Amino acid sequence: MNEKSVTCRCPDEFDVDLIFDCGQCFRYIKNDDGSYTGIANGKVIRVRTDEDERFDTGRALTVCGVSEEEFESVWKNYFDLETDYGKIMERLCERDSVIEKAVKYGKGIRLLRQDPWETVLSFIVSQNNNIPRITGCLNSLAENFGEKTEYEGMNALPSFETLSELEESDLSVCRLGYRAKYITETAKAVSKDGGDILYSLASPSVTTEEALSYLQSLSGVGPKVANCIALFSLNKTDCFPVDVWVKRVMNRLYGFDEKDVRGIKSFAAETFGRYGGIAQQYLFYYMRYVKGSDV
DNA sequence: GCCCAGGAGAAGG
DNA sequence: CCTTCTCATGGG
Repeated sequence: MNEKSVTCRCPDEFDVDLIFDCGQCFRYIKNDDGSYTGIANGKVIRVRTDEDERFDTGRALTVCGVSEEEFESVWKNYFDLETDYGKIMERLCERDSVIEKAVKYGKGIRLLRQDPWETVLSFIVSQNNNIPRITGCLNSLAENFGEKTEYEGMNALPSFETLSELEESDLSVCRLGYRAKYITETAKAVSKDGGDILYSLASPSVTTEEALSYLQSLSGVGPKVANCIALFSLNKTDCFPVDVWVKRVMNRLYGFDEKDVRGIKSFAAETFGRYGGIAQQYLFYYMRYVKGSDV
């Protein structure tokens, strides 16, 4: 990844370790120099932050593998650089001391605005699965059925068009288990209108309820996966995906019964409102990485 | 052998 | 509406 690269002001709230390791994406790997290489929007990129006094924050963000034009049209939005996370953190900290602690621990987390189809695929694979195997399955889907990039062994995830023409048994090489059927069925459903409905959901004029309703009509997409897709790729930041880790953290920190998903969701809606999904990321990270030591 | 992993779908109350 | 069982796969 030598030629093209773009460097810009890096916000205070931008930590590559937290962004790529808070569970929102699965296809980035950390390099020895602390940068991350990953595949998103069908492209291989490398992301790095450095001290740089040219910017008011004293730091620069560098994305390698993209041109200025691509950066402006795609990656600035992907990294959510127009959003002021400092302000969001302040708002969340005003709610209570519990979220305040999680927010301060997770400073630097930032929601990526990922591609809808890549996110659908990723989170269908994620269900009842663990992160190393999720990554393995996605990489296998990419290597067996995805578009090649300029880098060997780093294909993009397969399109819904490609997958819609395959059968469940064709995917057996990827070791997806029972999720193979979900993927071919969902690819066929999304392909029916060339993906128009799925991609239209990213519009701010589409409500969260409308987006979740369509997503849950897809095979293998239930409440949790739909909330992840809507949050991570459709900018529905009020979504509060409840998984085993969130149940755990809501039990430890707020005293909820882990079976009381409805109670957890309504509490999140009232307390965090439009920033529910961002609060969820702080809580998720806090629970997973602090665990017993301080929680 | 067991249990678990960022759950969903189907069946039976 | 709710609860419970099953669904591949691999690692601990």
